[in-house]
Order: sequence, then C-alpha cells, then structure tokens
Amino acid sequence: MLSLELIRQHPDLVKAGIAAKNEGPEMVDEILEVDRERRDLLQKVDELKHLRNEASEQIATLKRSSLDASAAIAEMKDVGSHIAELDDRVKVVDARLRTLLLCIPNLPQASVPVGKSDKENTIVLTWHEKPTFTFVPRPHWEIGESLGIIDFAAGAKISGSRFYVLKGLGARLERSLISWMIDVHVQQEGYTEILPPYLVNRESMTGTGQLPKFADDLYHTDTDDLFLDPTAEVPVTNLLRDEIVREEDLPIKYVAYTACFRKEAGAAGKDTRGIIRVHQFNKVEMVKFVKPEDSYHELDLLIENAEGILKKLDLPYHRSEMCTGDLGFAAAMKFDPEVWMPGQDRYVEISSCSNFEDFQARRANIRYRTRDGKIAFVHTLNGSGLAVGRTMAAILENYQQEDGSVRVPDALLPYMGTDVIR
RNA sequence: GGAGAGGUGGCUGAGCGGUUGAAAGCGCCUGCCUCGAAAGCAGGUGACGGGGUUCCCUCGUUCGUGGGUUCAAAUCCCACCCUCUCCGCCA
Repeated sequence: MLSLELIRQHPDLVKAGIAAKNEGPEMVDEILEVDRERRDLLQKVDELKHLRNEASEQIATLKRSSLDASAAIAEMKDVGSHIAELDDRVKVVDARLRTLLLCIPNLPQASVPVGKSDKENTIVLTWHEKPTFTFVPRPHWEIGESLGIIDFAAGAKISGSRFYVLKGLGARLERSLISWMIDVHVQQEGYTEILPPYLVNRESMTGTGQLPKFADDLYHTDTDDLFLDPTAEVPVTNLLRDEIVREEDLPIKYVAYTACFRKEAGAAGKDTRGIIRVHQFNKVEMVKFVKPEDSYHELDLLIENAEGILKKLDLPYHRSEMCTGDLGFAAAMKFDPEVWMPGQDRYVEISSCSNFEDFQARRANIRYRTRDGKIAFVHTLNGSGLAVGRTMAAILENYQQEDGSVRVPDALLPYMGTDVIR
C-alpha cells in the first residue's frame, strides 16, 4: 500500500512509478477524487458529532439534577439520524478508497532499470563457469525417474498434473536440503527458525499483497475461508501484523520452511516437464523486518544469504536484476539468483530476493517505535533460501555421472548418510 | 462437536447506560536526589483519522469484529471470531 499522503502530494511521481510497472494512471486520479469526497464527508459528520457530544453532556447534566431534558433530546433525534446517514456514506467511500489503495502496486526504487518485461532484466553477476560434461547431461526428470526417486505417474494418480512423489533417497535428499538450509541460516547467519501454519486467513493474504488482486493463483478452502500459503512469506510476515516493535529489536530475521501451494493459473504449457513448476513445492524462506534506512544494505545481505546456499552446494548460478516491468506487484527492488541446469541448457530461477520497503508494512500495519518515541513503518524483505525442489533438480543435473548415478554434494553428506544416489 | 467462563491501553486489571479515553498497579519517559546507579519523591505517558496560525492547537473515532437499541453504549440486545476450563472425538 502506498501512503495516501504521497499520492496526494505527488500524484505525478506515483503515476510515473506505476507506469514503469505497466499500470495506467486512472487509479491515481480516482484515489484523489475519492479521498476528496471522503474528507468532505468527514468534515460534515465530525461537526455533527461534536454537536451531539456537547448536547449529550448537557442532557446528562440536566438529568443528574433531575431537570427536564426532553427538548434537547427531541432536537438530537434529528441530528442522530443525519449522522447515521452520513456515516453510511463515509463507510462506502472508505471501502472504495481502501480497495483502490490495496490494488495500486508499489513504486520501483529509483535506481531500478526501466523495462517492460522479463526480457529486459539484466544479469549482474555470474558465479562459476558452466561445467563441461564428458557425456550429454540429462534433465532431472529423466535422472529422477531412472533412479526411481521421482515418480510423476504416482503424483498424477494421487493428485493430478503438476504433482509428483519423491521416493527413497529422493525424499531423503529433499528433507536433507530443508534441514541443512535452515541450519545454515540459523547457525551461520543469525536467523530465528519459524514453523508457521500453511493455511492462512484473508487478512494475512491481504497484508503481504496476494489479495485482493491475485486470488486466482491461490488455493482456497470454501468451508472456512482459509487460503493455502503460496510462500512462507505470507504467514511469517504476518507474524508481526498490527504490532509495534522496538527500534532496538530490529532487524528481526526469520527463516521458515513451508510447503507452498500455487495454482499456476497463467502458466499453462510452461515448464510442463519435471519439478520446476508444480502446484505444491517446498521452500525455505527468509523474512526480515528492518529500519527503513537499513533496508537496501539488508537486501544485499539477504541476496548473499540466498546465494551462499548455492555456493556451498557448488552450483553455478547468475544473478538477474529485475527491471521495473518484472518487479511484481509489491517489490520496490528485486534480484533473482538463477541456477544453471545443464540438462536443460538454461538458467532457472531458484530464489527471489525483494525489498518491499514499507509497502507490506502499511498493508499489514507493522510498525516500530524509535528511540525518541516516534512511530514509523518498518521495511520488509524476503528471499527464498532456497526453493527446495528446484535445488534438488539442480543437484541431480549438476552432480549427475555418466553411469546414471548422482553424487551427493559435500555439504549434505552429514544429512544424507551416503555419498552417491544410484 | 457439546457445556461453561472470558476478550478493556505496552502488560496486569477495575468499570457494566450519561464529566470514563477509561481507576489502580506494573512498565516506560522527564525532573529532583546521587560521583553514578538503585530506592524515594514530583510530573508525564495509547493508536488512528480530519481541520488549522503545523516542534503546537482543535475536532472526531477507537474498550475482540460486525450489526442493532438509545438523545447518549466499554456498559443493553443479536451474530461472528478468538482464548481458557470441562466433556466427547482424535494424529
């Protein structure tokens, strides 16, 4: 959510910002209009309420000294109904304004390269050359199936397309990755581990920005109006919804594993093979709450924490900087580390590290009290550290051997109990 | 799922139709005291929104949420949500 004050004072700046995200200026004008209407109404109704409050006090005084107050009461009856009428109108206008504010995207940070779509993202860093193989490397779905550790048919039978089943050392590898990633973030980088609910309510989804605009991507339970989390970002960020934390407690750094659920509504025909794009996947997510002045430094650290996992696994990757058109709804700046998949001859997004500035904090009302007593919104950031299924795919493709077996990365040896999957 | 109790400011907790935005205590802040701290004493201390002569003044809202009754609701009525206790069921 953008600050209403910012929209009032610098509508052109806001229009330019959302234009860079491929969003038209109409919403801004409507907000200004509705805001004007709201303030006019408020002025009127507040005046009447003031009148009523004063009259009530007089009535109370009269009653206390057992005097007749029926004249004043009769007079207030009209005022009361007028107030009720205006209050109804305020309520309608308030709801409209809130909806508009919830639907306007965050502004890109000034230094983000302007671009229309993901085609204009730039590679800002490359780590390790693409490895050479003495044989033709296979994609992970072939490796996984031939080793008997990924079963796509079973997933389709149990649940449908874009589901799969892990077996034996495949399941063990996934579980090892989850534990190891969390251990790294907790023990080496000072994050606090969280294990949150996967089902969240409407307020939480609104707080991080999935609702109201992106309901189509979410699984929803009809009976009790809960949503399956598409990322741990949702439950973990909402941990501090409507809270005021102390400045000295910032930054707050959480890491959480959850299963993630996505309808992938707009992705028909995309990544149909393998475990890259599925309806349910595991992810370890880092979430940070920081002071505004620290948030870009914290973004750098967050990216390093995400990429640290890739480095420890010795997986080649590069870092893509999102242009304005590919930032998404809530981010002010975003970097995606992408891992090399030799079996598919391409890089695949394996993490996404964003600074939301105060966009989510405003929606979710997450604030902090400064040392001198002032209250301000925190900045929130999050980044995958990492997407676990895709990490497994990357390991299968990068660590595959000519005989069809897969070496276990050194970092995972203590968790896997074997150094090779065959 | 059934029965009961309850949800009040950062926390504990009073109030149960009319100077109650809300007692008291704790916490926090400021001052005095002190070499300093503690204790003690004095004072201050919620959030949100509107308006203004914008380091301040003023008005409104806010006692789980949403409705209702009333001139007036933390206080009465209804619905929902949540917490706790007991019973049932259960990984």
